[in-house]
Amino acid sequence: MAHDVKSQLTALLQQALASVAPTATDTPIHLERPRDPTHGDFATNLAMQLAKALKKNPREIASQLLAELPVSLLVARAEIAGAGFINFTLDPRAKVDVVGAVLVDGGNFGRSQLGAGHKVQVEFVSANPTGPLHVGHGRGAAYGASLSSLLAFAGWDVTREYYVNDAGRQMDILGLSTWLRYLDQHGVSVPFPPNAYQGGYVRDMAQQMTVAHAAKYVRAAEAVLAGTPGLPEADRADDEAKQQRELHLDALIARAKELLGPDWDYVHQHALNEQLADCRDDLEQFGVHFDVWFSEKALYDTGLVARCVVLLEEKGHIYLQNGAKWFRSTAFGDEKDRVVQRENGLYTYFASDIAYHLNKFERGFDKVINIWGADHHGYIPRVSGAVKALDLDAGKLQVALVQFAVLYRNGQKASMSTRSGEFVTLRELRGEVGNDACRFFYALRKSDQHLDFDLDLAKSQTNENPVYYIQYAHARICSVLAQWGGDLATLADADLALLSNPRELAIANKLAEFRDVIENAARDLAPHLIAFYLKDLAGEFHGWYNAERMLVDDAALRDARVALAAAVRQVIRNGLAILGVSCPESM
RNA sequence: GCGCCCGUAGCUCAGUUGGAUAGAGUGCUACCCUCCGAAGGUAGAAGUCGCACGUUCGAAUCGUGUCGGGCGCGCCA
Repeated sequence: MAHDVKSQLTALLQQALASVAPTATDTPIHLERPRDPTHGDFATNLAMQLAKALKKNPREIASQLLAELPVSLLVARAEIAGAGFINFTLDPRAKVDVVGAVLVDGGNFGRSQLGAGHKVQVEFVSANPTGPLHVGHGRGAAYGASLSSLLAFAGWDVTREYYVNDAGRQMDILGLSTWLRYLDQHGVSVPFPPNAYQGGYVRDMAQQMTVAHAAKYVRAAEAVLAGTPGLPEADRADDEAKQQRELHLDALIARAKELLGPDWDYVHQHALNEQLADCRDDLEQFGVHFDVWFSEKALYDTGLVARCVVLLEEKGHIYLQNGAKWFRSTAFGDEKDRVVQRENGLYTYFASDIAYHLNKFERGFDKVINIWGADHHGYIPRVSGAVKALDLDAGKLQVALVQFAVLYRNGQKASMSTRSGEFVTLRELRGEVGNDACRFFYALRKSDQHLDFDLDLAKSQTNENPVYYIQYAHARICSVLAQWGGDLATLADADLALLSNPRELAIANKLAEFRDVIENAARDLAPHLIAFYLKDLAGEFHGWYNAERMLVDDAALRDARVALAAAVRQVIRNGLAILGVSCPESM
């Protein structure tokens, strides 16, 4: 473990601590990398933390710690600075050792055992399959996929899951919308409700129905409209008109089910299958893969939803009011109680979500991460409340909120309403800016931060686009290695001690930091840290590249520098792989 | 009205679980290829970390209040 400098330093400090402050040996030892290089390679505030317990001046404690610090070849210099920091300057030899470690570990460099093989489920996207994914879903997809890769790299056993809302009213509306377009294509004129799905893809699905089954599902307009309340004037936006539109829509759905009978299932299923396939295809192309596509409908079919409500009843968390069954979520921190079964006997979405979470826990995950749009934050207390009510460990449940991505085109906000059909789809976005820039742009923001996605900027192939900066470093290194022409395996024998100028040592430090970045990012569910790290690393490399020549005549020095470059390339690859961004060898 | 998130350089954003003189990109200014890829580099200007108290050796970070922005408060999903 000669390469793990940080833990060795920690061990040294532990020994010093034991003799200086035997009563406070449990003081956490915090080593940080100072941003100011004159402060050395590592610094600890241990002395300051001990000041209170020992009732002594921090600088005095620091000097005692230094006196008791075991001698080590790693440390070139250890000194007291500022209010009581202990700054460590590493022996250059110890710094550059990491280069060898990177080359030996390859794609595994930076891999951590933080997760210790524990099972974690990451559920993300989970968009209603009622239309194409838009740029907001794209962000959740990019975040979830990067986070999953990150957790896997940090030692977790990750299951990536998409929850398919195939059981609700929205799916009925989609089926109805498709059917109405189909009728229209067969000359049956039923006014298309403004609150049905307007997108062109609905007409496409209707067309497919005709191709496959001709006029099999045609019914008369009078029959379709029989008993429906009708639509209010199109320009009315008052509550009454809105309500009437909803009632009309529900009545049409009821008519459709009645008139089509078993054929309704076909229409419904056809629309679902098409949208889900489209969604899956879109995500696959985006480099976002799922291990499980979990059906909400299955929760009903297997009786788990009903079982869940019974379970809550048995535990005394359900009461009846106005004919509906209410879950007493206020007993678990929610601001009001919630209905799980309506007066009409139908379960609410919340009920199936409780069942879904019960199912998640029954599958034995050590951690369950839900990635939700930030607009769902008010939903957290009731879900975690339900988890607690079922006597499950709510501490295993973690909800990561993703703020909206607002797309700007020509400096103007682009609309994202699915119903109106004016949204910008993820597919369009990918087509315009490319998958790499798309994934990276999404990853470049903390997930809970609003994201202004500047389409024009992401599209620009020139210089402003940060993803190219990193890929360019990678391509440059590939080019150098090609010109060097040697066998990469021989680099392990390079005399790394020849790497001695400040830029080279700084890069070595940066490479060593990758492990910390992985662990911190995994702990905070923050893959964006990797994007920022890679930008820094690429920056240091570019600076070095411009200042020094790698392919020099001195073979030993040349090999050492090529080894460093190869190590940088490896870490860029490992990092970009987590972010789902490709590493072209030339661009 | 109540709850959650966010206010850091002109703009877009980081900030290593409370550390040292607050950073990067972009934009602006001035430079650097006869040389491994200029999609690059070097240097400069740019800040009351929204505001006010408080906690302590020490606050952009923690607490309270306040102003500003976003989102959520259904027998919808």
